[in-house]
Amino acid sequence: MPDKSDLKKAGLKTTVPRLKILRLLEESSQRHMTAEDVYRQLLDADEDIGLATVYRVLTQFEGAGLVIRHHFEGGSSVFELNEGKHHDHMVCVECGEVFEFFDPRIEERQNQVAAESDFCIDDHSLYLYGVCKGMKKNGKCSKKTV
Amino acid sequence: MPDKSDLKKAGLKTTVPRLKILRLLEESSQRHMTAEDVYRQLLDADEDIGLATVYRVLTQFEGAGLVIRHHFEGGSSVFELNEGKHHDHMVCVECGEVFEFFDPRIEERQNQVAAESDFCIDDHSLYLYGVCKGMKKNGKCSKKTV
DNA sequence: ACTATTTTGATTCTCATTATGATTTCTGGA
DNA sequence: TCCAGAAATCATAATGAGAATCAAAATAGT
Repeated sequence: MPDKSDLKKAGLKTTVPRLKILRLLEESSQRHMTAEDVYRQLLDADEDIGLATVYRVLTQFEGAGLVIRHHFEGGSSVFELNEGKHHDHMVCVECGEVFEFFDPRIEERQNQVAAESDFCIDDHSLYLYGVCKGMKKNGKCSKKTV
Repeated sequence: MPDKSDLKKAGLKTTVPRLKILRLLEESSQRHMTAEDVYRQLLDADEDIGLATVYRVLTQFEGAGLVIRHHFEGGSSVFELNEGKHHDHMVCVECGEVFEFFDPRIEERQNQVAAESDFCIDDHSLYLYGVCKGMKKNGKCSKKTV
């Protein structure tokens, strides 16, 4: 149930398309969506919002910190609501499902590694690609880990 | 100095374009190159190889395990020779330079995290984006780490 | 409600990459 | 060596995600 104040806080004026898109992001059963996904779900809900607007608004939301954009392997960008808790992702290459995780030791090592090279991190992305529990035929992991 | 045997081993027939591209990848001062980069460097060397061929061959090389393709934020794919030693990357958003690193503890934690979710990793990507030593104005890291 | 400003939506455009179809190059056997 | 068939290449066209354009519509402050 997003309202005007969420957009205001983000420094964006309140408009119908922005509210609809924000609401969709909050209420959809899918947490990770492409612009195309968002557009289709709006169409399904009989909202009359153009694809160009979806792209534009998602990009504005990203700039305002309302959503986070990810580039998973091989496809289009996906967006998720930014709930302030950083996390990384496992992507199932069989079913497309996305799982979130957070590991403080990984984060810590990243900072360490960067510090050792005098590299100043402003962002990072970590994606694990593989087969999720539900998609495993025999319950066993046959593939070698990198 | 790549020769026929490298292509043969990879299950690819020996052709002039494939040899030229492989040689370029080995000899170029740039280790991480886009298809466009490869194409331009071939042009500069007066090689008559089409852009489509460059894309096709790089994709074949990837399939054969000769090169690794990366998708850094915001741009085109970059390719690097696969020398068998897995590593991750730091990308300087100021100068574009790419630094490689390997941290066994990060790798270990990735496997651990995946195992905890019964997730079977076949691949992963970790990119750190930020400002490299050489590009830092005051020598200090002002930005907050994620 | 009135007006200046911003946003929208249809379309067009760009750019990376892939597909196509014709032509050229290899390859292996006669 | 010559030839047929296969495979690879080239130029070009097609695709698809995403950004830019611009007239029309919606918004915020008076």
